[in-house]
Amino acid sequence: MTSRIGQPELLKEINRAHVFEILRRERIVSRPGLAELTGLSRATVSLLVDSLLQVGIVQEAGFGASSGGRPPVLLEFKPDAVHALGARMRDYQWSVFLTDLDARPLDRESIEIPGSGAEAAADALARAVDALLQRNQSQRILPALGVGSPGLVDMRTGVIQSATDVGWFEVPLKQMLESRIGLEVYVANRSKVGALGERWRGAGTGTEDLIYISIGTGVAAGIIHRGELYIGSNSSAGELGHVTIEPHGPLCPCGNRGCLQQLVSDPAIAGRTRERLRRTQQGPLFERYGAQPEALGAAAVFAAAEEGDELAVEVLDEAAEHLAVAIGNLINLFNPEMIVLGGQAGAGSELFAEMLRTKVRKRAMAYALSAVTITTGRLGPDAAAVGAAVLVLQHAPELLFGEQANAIAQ
Amino acid sequence: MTSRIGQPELLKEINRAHVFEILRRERIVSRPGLAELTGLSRATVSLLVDSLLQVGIVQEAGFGASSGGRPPVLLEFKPDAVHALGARMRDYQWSVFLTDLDARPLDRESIEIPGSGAEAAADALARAVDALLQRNQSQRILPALGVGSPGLVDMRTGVIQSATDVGWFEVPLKQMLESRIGLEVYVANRSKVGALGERWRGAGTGTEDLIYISIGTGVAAGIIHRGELYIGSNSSAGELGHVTIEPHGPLCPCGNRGCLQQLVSDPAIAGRTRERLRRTQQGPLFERYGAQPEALGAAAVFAAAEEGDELAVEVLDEAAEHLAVAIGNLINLFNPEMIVLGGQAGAGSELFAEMLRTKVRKRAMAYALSAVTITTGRLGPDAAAVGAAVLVLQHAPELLFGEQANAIAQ
DNA sequence: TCTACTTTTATAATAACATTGACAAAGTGC
DNA sequence: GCACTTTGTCAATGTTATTATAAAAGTAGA
Repeated sequence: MTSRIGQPELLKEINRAHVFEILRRERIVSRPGLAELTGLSRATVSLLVDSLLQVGIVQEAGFGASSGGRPPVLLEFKPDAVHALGARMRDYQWSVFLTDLDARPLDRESIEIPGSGAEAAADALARAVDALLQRNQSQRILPALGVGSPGLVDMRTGVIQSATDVGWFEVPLKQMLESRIGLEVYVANRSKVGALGERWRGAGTGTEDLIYISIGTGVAAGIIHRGELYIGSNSSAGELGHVTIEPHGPLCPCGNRGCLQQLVSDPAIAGRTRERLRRTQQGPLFERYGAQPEALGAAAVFAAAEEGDELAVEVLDEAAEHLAVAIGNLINLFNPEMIVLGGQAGAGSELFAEMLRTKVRKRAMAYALSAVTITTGRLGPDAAAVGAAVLVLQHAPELLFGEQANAIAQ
Repeated sequence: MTSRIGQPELLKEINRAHVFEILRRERIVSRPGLAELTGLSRATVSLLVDSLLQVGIVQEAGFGASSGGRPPVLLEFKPDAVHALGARMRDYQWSVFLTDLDARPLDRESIEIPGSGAEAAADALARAVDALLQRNQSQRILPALGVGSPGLVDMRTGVIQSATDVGWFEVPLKQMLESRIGLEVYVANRSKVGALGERWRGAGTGTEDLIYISIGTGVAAGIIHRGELYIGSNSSAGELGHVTIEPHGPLCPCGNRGCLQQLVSDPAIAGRTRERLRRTQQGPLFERYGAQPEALGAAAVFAAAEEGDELAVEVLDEAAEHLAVAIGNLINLFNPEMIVLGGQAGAGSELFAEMLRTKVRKRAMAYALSAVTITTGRLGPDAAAVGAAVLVLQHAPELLFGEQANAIAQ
């Protein structure tokens, strides 16, 4: 027989990962505290903690308060001991982040992608990763790269089935990247990793069931259930953009009518505003963009609404009406703890969020509604890159203690 | 320290459950076959199989073909060795099923619930379970009862938050039943367990991601993801009935407009048909129900449509149009392998299912659509009771080999 | 200050499990 | 009939988690 991975060792891996997670959550715990939280014996905890001490992700840090006996040695989580890499693609540009074990960004590198070919994109990303690694040679970095890509991604194989924005079809991105940089690569859709980002470092820290809604060129959702990404049978769950909101609404390129994306994406909001400006021919927005309406983007509409512009508020109110239907449906169907609004324009607009909260109250059932918080994202455009790093961090224990425990730079 | 459950024992439980599942799926396997499928060594498999042989859920059954060496002893799964109990409530009536390890119903007992009180319902169920146990004293029965209840059920506590149909609020059904019958009780919403039923013994055998849609007084969905029920943060996921389909549609008692339930439930379909009959005053349905329209139910409409009645077909077509929107949304959001149509009326109607397939094609995205099959349920009204038994069967290994391994009747 | 009591930490001994290796049993194929 | 292969089981081994034990390091009260 070949050397099979023993199951007792696997159990140790599981327990070590458990201890690791608790330490990351609690920041400072004593050994007996860990024993209580894990259900393991104090002796076992000591053993597991020893291995974490060796790697440096935990340090002894003074003593805790005595409750009538020997005071416990406190263990402190050191997020800076090991780092992770995450990359996100948008607008023909890669952003690569180096983060600590809390997914906090420490360094970043951006690079333009020349042309729209997948080969060029892979080449560019490899260069950006190299640059980042060069700059951070002194750090210990997990030997893997998380990638948030546009389009439908088969997460098992790392193949991008289709990304119409950039014209990619059947692109084996994982393979292409792994052959270029000597790292394991995890690929996922950028809205899905955006959800991970907001859960780890953004608005959703501490929640287990969360839906991240990213509004941009299109609309997409990243769904987290019990702390893990909801993938679906085909890796295509969360296609919120083509959910039907108005069964007899405007035609969508996808063939359906009344898709959410036709009603509340950035282009839809900008388009609706331009249309109204053509009719009214007045107001602050008209004065600024009347001459060159193509320059008007959704961000300008959100900004104007925040400043009280009536027309902008009306447009957003209409969009919120549609989006509230979609969010209400999400709440009824998924029963999440939290809805996080992401994307470029919508993420910062508390006005828009408040509109949604009001309107969703009519659309969702009371019991499910009572469990949910609707909030704006805290990471903005960084959510996807941070979340891509999370794809790596989720595998941190294996990457640190597995066979291939040879970090890139020592 | 008190006697804590050791983790090595837990590992054995996990492996035994794994072997158990493979045997149930494969029906006949050899020990080396199991070793291959589990990744365990032959010696370990032998050990685990021994315990299964002792309980009788596996039997040696002749020899397999030799591939150039000693022929393997074949192990056959014996679903009849141990039985499970599942109950479902509908129309103030309990149906209790006794099933084998494949969730196949072997015996059943029904009982009317006098009045609408929860106490009376618990009493009645306890009597029905007793009767069933009396009749099957010779069988070995898992010491637990699965229950499919109406309303919103908190699955962690077994408390029914609200069941408006029967006027229950905050009913601790699990507790009430456990104190009456000496069995562990698992409670879930009946649509959720319906999904389990169709997955284990119905249309969805072999699938891992399935959505069961039950149409009756209301509309509800049971969602299965990776073989397990999708619960949500509040146990209230899958409230399909109050998903918004027509944002400006008819008002629903829940306060929202255009809820699916107002458009395609049994009462909605029957009501729409009556309305049309009042206008047209002709046709086969009018001849039969024109005098007493209250007698017309949804089942009659489905039956008439199957026989080609034009008016009935039109009504169903309209309902299918609405339901297709909801199903399309489910496919885009959950990306399931299969959609199973349940409920009293719709389950048997291939005509209705075909309408849906056609209409959904316009509503869902191609990639997710390519992964999904839309089909009618195979268990009909039995789905919920069978699925309730599945709640127990999912815990079969613990119940059989845990501390409390004292089956009711030996 | 001293003593009794607690709690923590480390270490050795023990128990449970999975795996390895060896070997007999039971075939195939030349 | 012989070489070879596969299967099933047993004893030996290695890994892990737990228990028991003892020393360390504090608190609290007399």
